[in-house]
Amino acid sequence: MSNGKVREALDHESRLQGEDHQSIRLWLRLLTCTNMIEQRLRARLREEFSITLPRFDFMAQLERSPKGLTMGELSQRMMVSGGNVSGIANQLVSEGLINRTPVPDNRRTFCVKLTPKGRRRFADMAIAHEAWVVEMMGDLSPDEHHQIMALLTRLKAGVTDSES
Amino acid sequence: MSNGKVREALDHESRLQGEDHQSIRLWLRLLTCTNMIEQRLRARLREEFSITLPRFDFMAQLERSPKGLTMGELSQRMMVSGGNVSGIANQLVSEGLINRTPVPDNRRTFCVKLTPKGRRRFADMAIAHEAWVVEMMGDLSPDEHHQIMALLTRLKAGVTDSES
DNA sequence: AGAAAACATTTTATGTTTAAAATGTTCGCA
DNA sequence: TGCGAACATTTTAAACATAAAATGTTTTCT
Repeated sequence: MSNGKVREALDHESRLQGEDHQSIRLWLRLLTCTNMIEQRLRARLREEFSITLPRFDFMAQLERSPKGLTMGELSQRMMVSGGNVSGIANQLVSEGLINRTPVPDNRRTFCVKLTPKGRRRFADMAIAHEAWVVEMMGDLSPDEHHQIMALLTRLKAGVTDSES
Repeated sequence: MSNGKVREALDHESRLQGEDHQSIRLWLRLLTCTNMIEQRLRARLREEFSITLPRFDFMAQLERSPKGLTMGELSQRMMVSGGNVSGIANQLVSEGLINRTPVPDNRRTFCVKLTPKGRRRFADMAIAHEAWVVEMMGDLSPDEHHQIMALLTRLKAGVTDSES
């Protein structure tokens, strides 16, 4: 092992033993907050409505786009893999909450929409869901709300830019 | 359907059609940022080191606690179920990256530690991982770093408090 | 000491998520 | 026209995650 390599190894050691880089701390804090909220929502949706979070998110996307979405659009917006939305869609179809209709001029895609039953079901869940989120964010003042939103917007833009 | 129920249904409708509550927006923005970063890290760890994010996180926890951790502590810190860490630990043991040693005065628990090989492997990954995170956070000034960290601390505390 | 409660972990069954391969469709272009 | 590339989706296999039951250990209480 060369002297250079030894020095490099020691640098790594000191970095790891010293306090973590500020960015790592911020990332871990971000991850912790998100996981805490996500797990809380997941548990409550299961307890009160016997639905999973991914299925709820799927329906939420459709509610926001009444004209319907393709599987690819859903995959992008939910930021999950294509195979994933395919599986979720199958379940929701079998429960009668959504339908997949072929698009006349492009037989590769489907247009996915909420059924009337799905819209009713989602409306009930959305009320409760919003209340849970508001409760968890309740300690933040409107001003803090605004600040953190602005900072996350900057963060999101930076992450997008750093795309290789 | 009573008049009360009709009015209630209309209120829900208007809420859903109007703009989402500020808290929901904040939650979705938080989720988006976290997912973007998480997926980027997951892909790079797989490309460059052929490791999954859960396994990396597992090793990271051990690196931070050189004296070792029990399975229960790992479960808590990673915020996943016990059965889960059990499975991940089995894989890391079979790769020779960690070991599970019995504790003399409590035969219910194991002390899990990184092996020398595991420490070397993790050190390499940690350098790259930190660089990726720093790059993604690069647009935020030190001042913004500090602000968002403080706000997330407040958020985390609020979520913890709202526990039923 | 002995029974019962609490604890730490693993096992089992089920379900979710991902990456990659497979299938079928559309578009561009010689 | 017909070939090949790009596209949208589904299928498949492996990893991951959870809850609940099972196993073995420690503590507590009488």
